[in-house]
Amino acid sequence: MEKQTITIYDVAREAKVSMATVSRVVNGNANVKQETKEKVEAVIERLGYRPNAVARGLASRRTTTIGVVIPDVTDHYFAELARGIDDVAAMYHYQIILANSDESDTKELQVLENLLSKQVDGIVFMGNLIDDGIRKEFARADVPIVLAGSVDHVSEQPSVNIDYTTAIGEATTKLLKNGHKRVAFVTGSLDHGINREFKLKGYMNALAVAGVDYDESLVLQGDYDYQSGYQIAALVQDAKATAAVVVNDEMAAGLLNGLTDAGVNVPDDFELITNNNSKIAVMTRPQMSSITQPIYDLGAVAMRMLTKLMNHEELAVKNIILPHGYIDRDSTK
Amino acid sequence: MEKQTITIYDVAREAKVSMATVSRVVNGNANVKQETKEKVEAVIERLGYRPNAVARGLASRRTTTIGVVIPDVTDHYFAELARGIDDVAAMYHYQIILANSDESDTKELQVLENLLSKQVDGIVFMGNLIDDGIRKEFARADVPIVLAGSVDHVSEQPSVNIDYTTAIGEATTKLLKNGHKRVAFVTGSLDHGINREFKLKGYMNALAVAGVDYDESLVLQGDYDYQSGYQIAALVQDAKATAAVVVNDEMAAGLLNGLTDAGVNVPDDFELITNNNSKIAVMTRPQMSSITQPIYDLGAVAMRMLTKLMNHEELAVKNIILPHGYIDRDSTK
DNA sequence: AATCACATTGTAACCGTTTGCAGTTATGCA
DNA sequence: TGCATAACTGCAAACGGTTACAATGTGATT
Repeated sequence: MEKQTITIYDVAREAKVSMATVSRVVNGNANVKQETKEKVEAVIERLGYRPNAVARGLASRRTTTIGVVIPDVTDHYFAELARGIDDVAAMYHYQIILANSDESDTKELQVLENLLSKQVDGIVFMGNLIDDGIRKEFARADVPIVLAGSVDHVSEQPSVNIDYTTAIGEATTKLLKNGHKRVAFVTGSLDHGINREFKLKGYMNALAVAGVDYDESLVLQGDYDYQSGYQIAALVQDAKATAAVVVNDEMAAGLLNGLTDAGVNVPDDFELITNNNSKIAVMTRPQMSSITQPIYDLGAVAMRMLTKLMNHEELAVKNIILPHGYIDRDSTK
Repeated sequence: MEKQTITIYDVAREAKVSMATVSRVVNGNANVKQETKEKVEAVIERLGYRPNAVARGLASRRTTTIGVVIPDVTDHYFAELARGIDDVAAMYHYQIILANSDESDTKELQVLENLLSKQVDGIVFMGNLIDDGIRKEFARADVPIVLAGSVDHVSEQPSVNIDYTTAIGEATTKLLKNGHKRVAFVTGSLDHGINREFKLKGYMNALAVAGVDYDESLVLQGDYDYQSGYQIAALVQDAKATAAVVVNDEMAAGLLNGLTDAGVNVPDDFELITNNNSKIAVMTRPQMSSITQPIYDLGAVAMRMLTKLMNHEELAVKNIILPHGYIDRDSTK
């Protein structure tokens, strides 16, 4: 037995007004007599009327839905970002369509296509790699798109990030100052622009400033997870590194444990700084020193920015850089 | 300069066919001559036509969107569940609207209301607490709803879970068999049905079987996060417990580190078993023994179940129980 | 009492598809 | 060749709202 869906017509009939008036009441339009308003509201309550957002979206051309493309919800960094996005979205009465992209070009494209066809009012895009296919889709989109925790030095999408280059540079410098000659840089794939164009640069800058030669064998690429970090422990030793800056907490935890299991004492024999200061950083023993990022805020600010864009407001700054910091724990001396 | 949205009319005109035919082509309807089909597809390609999912949703009354209510994306357990859901949803060409509920009644209700008004084709609900308000909304919904990793012994919503009672019971028994007289049960709020009605029961059953008296002071409630676990370390010692079953990896990690920091050696002085076997379980030192749950699968199966329901297929089993296991690591002897 | 501005309400044209039904054309078979 | 049947295709009515614009009602003003 299908439930009878009750529409704005039903309400209008019962309340003896036109559907236009009901629509006004539902949308909080001021031009309705108080008395009428109450009458309509009573009927709405009695009938249990619930506006159909799809019809509304078609008629008004706004869906109060925004699309969020995320590499993987299961990655704590992005989950936290997503949380920031969702919270301010909710605050502005937007709902979120969440789509995992797995950093795969084809999936990203497909996902964007889907979102756009769903007529989302805007998109927050997270991804380490932005290629021409994506850029083309961005250009084709008729809604605003902002990048969160993701950079593209080519296109000029609005974005919210921290200064990755400086952050990594500072961490590297700290290690260098501690006397290390061979500090490794443990990163995700260098195919990802954010790693190659920003983080690696920071690492190299720091080396240059310290007058240390860049040695490619000290740059180790993993794929952001614990396991790959654990495996890199061996590589790091092969490379005779005595310290490392790691771009991601999970990999850092893996590296730390891998080293420890191999009998290397952190921080006495090896110092390590991680990048995200997620809760993982305090779960390991020793706890990990870390660059601190306002991850949640990155998402929140990105979403706030998107609301402005959707509202056709001018942006004071198009590419926002949030401040980062550093917290000293027990993986450094 | 607003971009011109191009509609099915435009395609129809260009291809010199009716919009009905275009619609058929787009939807893969078989009753279209191959030649016509190709002609239309060429025009679609040329014009860059992209069907408007909102209009489609209104006309067809199906949105190919499903709602997912999640306590918190940032909680790895639920994130993993969500990933399972999203993957099979994508497989069946559904998109997901993700809504964080924070386990708050009001937010949950509001979120359900939103989803329903968006005309989602179905809902996967995750939450530790299901009260009458929620149940009423469930009943009022005209789309299928399935519970994932969430139980309600009152209503009879379709659901996918593991046998929490048995799982916790087994873990408790293992500890009891190891000679412990005072094993603590570290849980989330007992206001949450899943804890009180299922997990606690398992703990109590195991005690009963072993002939050990139930001591309320050994039941410690936290709020699922690392910090609360860390604090519980002191309480556990106050209660003179020598072992613990913990319902959540983050709390377990907190407890473990709290204990270690207090000079208690795990597993020699204290044994501990956690519940989710998430990646956190292997990040701690010692690594944690854990009940194993097919978390991803819980989500995947729930979503698969939902597709059947949305398809009006009969369910062989309404309340699915997936198998759990146990993995021995270094927090037990 | 006539007039005017403003507050309120109603009318009806979309929004972009899907889909039942009817019409048209092609095909198979006696 | 004639006709039933199948394969295509088009027409037009929904789907459930929003929103210009028109219409009406109201009290104030002169």
